Amino acid sequence: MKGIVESRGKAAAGEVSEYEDSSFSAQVIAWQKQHGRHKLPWQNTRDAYRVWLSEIMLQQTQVAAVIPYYQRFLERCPDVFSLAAAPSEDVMALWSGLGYYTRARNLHKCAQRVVAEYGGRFPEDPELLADLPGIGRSTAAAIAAFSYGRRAAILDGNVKRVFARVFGVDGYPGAKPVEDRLWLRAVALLPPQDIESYTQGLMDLGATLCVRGKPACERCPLAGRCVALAQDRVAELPVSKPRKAVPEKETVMLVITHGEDVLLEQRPDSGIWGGLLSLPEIGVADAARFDTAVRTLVAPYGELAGCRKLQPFSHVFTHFKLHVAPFQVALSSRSQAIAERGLLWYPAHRLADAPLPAPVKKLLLGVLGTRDLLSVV
DNA sequence: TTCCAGGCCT
DNA sequence: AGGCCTGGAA
Repeated sequence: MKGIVESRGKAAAGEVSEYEDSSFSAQVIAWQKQHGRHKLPWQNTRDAYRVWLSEIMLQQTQVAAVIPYYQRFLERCPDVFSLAAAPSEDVMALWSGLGYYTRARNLHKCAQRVVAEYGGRFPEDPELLADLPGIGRSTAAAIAAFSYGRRAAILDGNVKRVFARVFGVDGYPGAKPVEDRLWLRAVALLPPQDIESYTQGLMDLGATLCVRGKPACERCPLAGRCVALAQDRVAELPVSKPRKAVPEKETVMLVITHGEDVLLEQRPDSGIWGGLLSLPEIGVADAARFDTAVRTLVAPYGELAGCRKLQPFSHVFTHFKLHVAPFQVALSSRSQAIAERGLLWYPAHRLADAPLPAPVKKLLLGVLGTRDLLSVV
């Protein structure tokens, strides 16, 4: 019973209380009015067409790069009707240089749908906006807020960064669960009015003060409540995208010896360790039937005298990690006909100068150092 | 020179 | 989850 009460109490303190935290939005709004950007070409208008056009251009593209494109675009296509009627080549030409050309194709399609389905007037409902091509949840909210004063939450990269720092949000903001929680915050923090200033304020904070590197915390209106700043974790938040787990592969390498010689294999020119000599390998699938695999491999080359497991090791490449399970196999006799498989007997005393991959050479020299290499196990 | 962020879509 | 494409950072 007590546990339930406590956990509910915790949740309320951590999340729900912010629903009533009007000071957050108030601080953002006050800062925006005094220090935010007010003179951008797409501001000071409620023309949904202009707002929409600017928001699409501003996806993945910085303000400075967008401005000349925005103005040129508006000269050629001053309204949604002219854009809808324009040839695609013209639209693409106007977009040329901005990148992410799917945006331009979606822009054109969207204009045509707004004309066909809404008589040329962008809908006010963020959910309807988000159904249009190229408009996701965040862009829909921005358009609805700036064009119609609708109380809708944005969550773009800038806002994620601000939230991650102010509230000390751990975890990569692009990850589903983290992003879901950020959306909850974004909605809960929405002010009752002044949605335009608030929305623009969040964008401007992220773009001008709460930037990725070297944020200007001394000028930030949220510094007094910023968890990252208080904990000196501004540089660590938001958590950067986790490197995709390096694929891992495993193999079994055989150190096959006879007398003073080791059996080496010429590797193909392409692929890992291309063109080098290395040890013969068998797949890990064969490890279950290890004895059989070894005998099958070795039989053509001589009599099996002994076998033992060596110290496993791993090697990290740029694109994967290789786990190697080496085994030593000693032969009491050997045949000569081995060249057809790219195999060759190599004198142990020349291994130090052999064209071997570093980890393989290390393995062989290590085994050699024990003097066990040359003895029958 | 390489690495990474960024909103939407498939 | 990965591709799109570029500018800015490392």
